[in-house]
Amino acid sequence: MKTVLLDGNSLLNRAYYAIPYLTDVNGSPTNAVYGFMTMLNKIINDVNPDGIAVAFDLKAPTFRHKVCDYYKATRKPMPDDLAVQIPVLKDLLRAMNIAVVEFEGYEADDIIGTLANTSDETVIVTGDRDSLQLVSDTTTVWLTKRGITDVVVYNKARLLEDGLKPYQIIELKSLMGDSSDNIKGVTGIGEKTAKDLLEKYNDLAGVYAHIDEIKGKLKERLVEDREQAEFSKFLATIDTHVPLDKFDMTLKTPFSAEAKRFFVKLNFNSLISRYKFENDVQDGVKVEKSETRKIEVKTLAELDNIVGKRIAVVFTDTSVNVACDTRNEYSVKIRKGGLIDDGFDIYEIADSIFKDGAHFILHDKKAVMHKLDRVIGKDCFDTYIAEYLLDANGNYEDINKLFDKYGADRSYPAASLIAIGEKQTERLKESKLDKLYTDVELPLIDLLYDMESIGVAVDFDVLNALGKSYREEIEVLKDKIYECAGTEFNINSTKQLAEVLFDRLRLPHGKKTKTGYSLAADELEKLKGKHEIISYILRYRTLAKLNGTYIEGVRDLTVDGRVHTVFKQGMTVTGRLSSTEPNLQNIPVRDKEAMILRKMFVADEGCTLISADYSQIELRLLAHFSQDKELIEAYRNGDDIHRITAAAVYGVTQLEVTDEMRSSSKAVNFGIIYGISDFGLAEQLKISPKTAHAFIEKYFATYPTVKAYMDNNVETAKRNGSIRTLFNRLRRIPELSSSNYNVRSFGERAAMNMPLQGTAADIIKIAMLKVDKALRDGGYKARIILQVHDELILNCPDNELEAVKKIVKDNMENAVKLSVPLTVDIAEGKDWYGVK
DNA sequence: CTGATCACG
DNA sequence: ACGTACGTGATCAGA
Repeated sequence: MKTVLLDGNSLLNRAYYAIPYLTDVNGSPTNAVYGFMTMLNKIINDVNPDGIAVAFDLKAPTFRHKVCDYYKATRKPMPDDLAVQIPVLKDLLRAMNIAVVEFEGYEADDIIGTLANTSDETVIVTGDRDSLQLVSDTTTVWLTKRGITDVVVYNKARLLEDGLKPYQIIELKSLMGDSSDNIKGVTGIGEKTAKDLLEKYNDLAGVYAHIDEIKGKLKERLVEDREQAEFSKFLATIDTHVPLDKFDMTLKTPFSAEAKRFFVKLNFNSLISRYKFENDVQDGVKVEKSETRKIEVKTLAELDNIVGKRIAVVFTDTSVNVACDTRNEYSVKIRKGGLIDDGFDIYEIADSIFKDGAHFILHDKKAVMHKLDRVIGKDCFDTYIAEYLLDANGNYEDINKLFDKYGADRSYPAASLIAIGEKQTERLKESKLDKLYTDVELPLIDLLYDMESIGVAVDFDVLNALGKSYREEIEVLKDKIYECAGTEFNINSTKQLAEVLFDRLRLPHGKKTKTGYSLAADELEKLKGKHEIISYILRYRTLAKLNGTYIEGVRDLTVDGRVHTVFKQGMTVTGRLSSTEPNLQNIPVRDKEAMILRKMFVADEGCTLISADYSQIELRLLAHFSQDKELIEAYRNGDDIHRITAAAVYGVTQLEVTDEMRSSSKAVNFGIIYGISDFGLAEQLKISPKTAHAFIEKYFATYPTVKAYMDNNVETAKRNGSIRTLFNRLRRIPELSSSNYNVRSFGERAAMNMPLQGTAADIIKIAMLKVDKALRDGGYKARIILQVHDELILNCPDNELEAVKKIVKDNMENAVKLSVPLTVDIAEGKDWYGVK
């Protein structure tokens, strides 16, 4: 049995001063409780105790106060905003089923002392040095240092290093006194003298037994204050016989769902992930085993007969599960290896289930459609996409994650999905996400399915020719690099490369990473003049990247001459899509030479690729949200925004703006979107943080509304623990309540960026739906095939080209109405490179 | 399975 | 005093 005993008042006090001001959703202070819970988490993780108890002082006078009118009389009163947190902490601990122990007339110390030697091993956690007297063979004291998670562990050995035995802590205090408790000790004796005396005479009694050996002033004072010293000893001695009733201090983890809700109420979002909680049944949708019948479906006719207002369908590896309510779960086996008796073909099963007019509940409808290679009617509910809107921070592509979150029973997947779908429908409405779900995300599923199904044609002649030239140059570079290094090694290994550059070639090193010195391109760039190997390595890196990722990677994923990327609709926290297998959202374009890779993505026979991209959509949104008159005016006039900014910030006319001034201002404009910082901008522009700081100050002085808008984003996000886009998409930012400056700052930047990046994501999704509808309504064969965040790529039959270009541009530009116009640049070409 | 690197908006 | 730009995915090394 291993027990942890915490001094509630002492630790809460430490936490209060260590953690900056924090509040819960109602504005009540929570910093001390937050700090306490941070410590508690560390302690539970480090000690892994069987039992735990938190002792508290009570307001009522203790036996010490009763015999001593000046005991602790010099203590400053507790600040109000700390005092109010004591009951909160106690309630929270009780919700966590952690024993809260208090006893009238005694201090927390005494309670801890009483409990200390009752189990095999005891760890006392406190900020009070007095507790060191409790150290024994089985008891250690963890003394908190200044912060909240730093502790010094005192066992007997550690104490002896300080020259003291545990009981001598009391003797020491009775000699030297303690100003914080207002214990007087012997006048004129400090720590040094007290320790010397104890070393010679062991304890107070020993000192007075040999009082005649002590000379001069010291002896006089000892004699004079003898009574006071002995009384001090009485006051300093922890009473280990508090008449406590028996109670259960077993640590019960995971903590209750009630405790989790308490954490949510207190806005302790970042702590929730660190503690283990039971599934929140109240918030969940437990489907009781006894309530659900599992029915094995033996014939397809039986499947045909399953009808209901809504039908949940879940595919597992071995079966298809169907439910219309939470009482009956039908399960049909999938045929494996062609054995007739062993179930049915999934396409046959699907034909029996997916009939027109029914409302289906699916998890990841797009994946289901790909699996079955068929379109499923529009009237669906997708639990994956619903959960994405409710909790963009989690990824619920894996249905089991969803079941766990809702406390649902995995063995009844379809019945569980019915219950989860109901709960999500309620929650979407409560969170005002229902419109975004119904009008945007849900119809987008079908459009993305089409885009993925169509895919993009790949020209293998181009791919192979580029691959060949890359590989040839890589071979030449390899030889040159080995020659420079004087040895053969794996150039791709940062570890081996570091050895060559820093040890063998003795080149100077710059920035550090977690594992060593950085060898990233911008660091190597600085070494370019120092050794010819550097430029070979940089070139090698570039080509290895292009060949590995874009040539080999794309080649492996090409089927029948086409790649079919998968757009992840529930991956990003901001509402953007992401693209995988292959990622077609990061095909080179910034580098002129690498851009040639785009030649391998081509339009279909008789077709042309159209590219349509929003011009500066996020900066336009900044103008819209901040309502800055100058920015709005500039966009309405179609002015060059970076030039306008440069003119305003540098205080010159637009004509006087140099290229350099414009490009710095462009970097600032981008930085603003990311939640600018001195260091970030300095890094980007390769200027000093000080210059960067001045730049930012000047920018905000020029555009005070932008500053106000950003500040307001942070404030709103801190108040709610989350922030929304123009179309209500929600992102929770638990980092905002972190006590760690860096983590919190990250949260603040994320809060500034989300409404811009997220609204842009909303807008292009709306535009995609409009464009797609317009093309279908107009009977055009042109289709959107790719989306790259602010850009759509379409494959368009040549004879539709002019009409489709207009449809795309109009629908994108008019997707939403803002205070500034949205403009779209259109280009076309036979391959992606030629799109200009 | 994580970290470093580098491709994109 | 702290130590960074926001959002992604693929590849490679090396535990």
